[in-house]
Amino acid sequence: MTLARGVRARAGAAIPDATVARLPVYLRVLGVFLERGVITVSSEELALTAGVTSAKLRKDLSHLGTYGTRGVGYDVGYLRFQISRELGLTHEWPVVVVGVGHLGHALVHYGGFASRGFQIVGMFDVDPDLIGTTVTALQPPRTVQPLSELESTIAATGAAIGVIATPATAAQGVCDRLVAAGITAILNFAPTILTVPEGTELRQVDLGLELQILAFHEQRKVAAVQA
Amino acid sequence: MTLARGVRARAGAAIPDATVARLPVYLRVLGVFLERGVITVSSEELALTAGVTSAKLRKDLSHLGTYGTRGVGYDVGYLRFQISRELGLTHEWPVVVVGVGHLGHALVHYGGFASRGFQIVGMFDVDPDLIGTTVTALQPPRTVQPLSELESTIAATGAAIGVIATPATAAQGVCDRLVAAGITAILNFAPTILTVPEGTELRQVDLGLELQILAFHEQRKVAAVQA
DNA sequence: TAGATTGTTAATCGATTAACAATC
DNA sequence: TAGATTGTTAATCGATTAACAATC
Repeated sequence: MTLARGVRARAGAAIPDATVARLPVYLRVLGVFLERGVITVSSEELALTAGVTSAKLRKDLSHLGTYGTRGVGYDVGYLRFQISRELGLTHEWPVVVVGVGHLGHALVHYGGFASRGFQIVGMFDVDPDLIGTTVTALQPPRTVQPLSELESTIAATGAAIGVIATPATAAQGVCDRLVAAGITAILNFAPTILTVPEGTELRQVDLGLELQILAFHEQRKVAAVQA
Repeated sequence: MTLARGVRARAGAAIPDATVARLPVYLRVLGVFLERGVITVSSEELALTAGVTSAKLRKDLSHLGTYGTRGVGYDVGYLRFQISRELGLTHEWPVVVVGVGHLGHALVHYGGFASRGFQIVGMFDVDPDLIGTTVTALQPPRTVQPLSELESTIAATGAAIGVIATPATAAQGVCDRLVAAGITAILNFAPTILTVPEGTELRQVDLGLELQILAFHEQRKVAAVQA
């Protein structure tokens, strides 16, 4: 379940895959400390909350640079920024949403995208009753476009992420068009398995499947999957 | 990003964590072959589609048992069943949904849960207008219950998975109650970060975050995240 | 039998861990 | 300075890989 290969630190040395995979966990935990107003944390505290050993945490952070202070610990805000930057999270990502039925409508109104740094730059449907309607809850407000404008909007906005909230039967066709248009990440809410062209390296994550596996194998653990 | 530790094969030997993490990928790929009517696959074909080397695939499968036939390959349906069984996916999982507003309503109507082996055994809300309403789209139909009945329903149904689709402000309180009631996996749609009691081992996955990381680090790859 | 492909072996590679020197 | 905690070292552990004997 490799997130990245050959990610390069500023110094030029590659960051191990295993380390990159843990960085989002550290980021999340640092966010909690920040909310609580904590200024400084030791590797011991941070590791305990993140569920790793302090040795592993220090080793991981040492690949990014030397951001700690011996005898003191790490500055929560500063470390959080450095990890964010390493992961490429310091800027917003334009997103297109295909399918504005019940689920799609609820998703764009829910605020979960905006609060995570996603900006919805296009919404598409084939239903004439939906096309032309405006979602004023978005900043800025967006109007549902006909699906035929999908490619041109992706090209114009540079959207990198696509959300599929269509019926199952339409999902694969939409997926093909998103891939062809240059989308690099797809969040699929349609209850179907998508395939992408051969040669496209694909990281398939089935959230439902993962939940079941977690519930089965980690009976006493909790998986809080933020969707 | 370990899914399981010390998972035991029938023979009694532990299956390596790295192998368990790849089993869902093989499962997904086998599903695609099955849909296409393919009877037998070689490790080479399967590995190519799954994005691993054939040596790694054979090594992984050897931990589960000897399910292949030398000179022939693997029976798609049989191997798929064996992996499913290993992952604990051969039976249904009871799910409770907390929050039946726009998003919760859309989720229970969408069919994505049922098609993945989740059975919704309880829906909860605090809104008097929603309590008592019945969702006939479910099999069997379910009636929205007051939140006060959350614990008793979890105990009665043995629900292991909870879905949070409440406003952000209510999510943490619901999370606490789910954990206390013995829920082992939480799918959180509220746009907030949840924390669980110290000592609870927690696997945090932020789907939004993962999408951003994928889009940033794997510019030419597609991540079809099935939500 | 001959060709094909698995399951396993052994060597290589990378990740984890504990201990501690460096240093705030 | 004395106490605390980082960043790094070196040894251990586990995962990956390529080659091939086993066998359908």
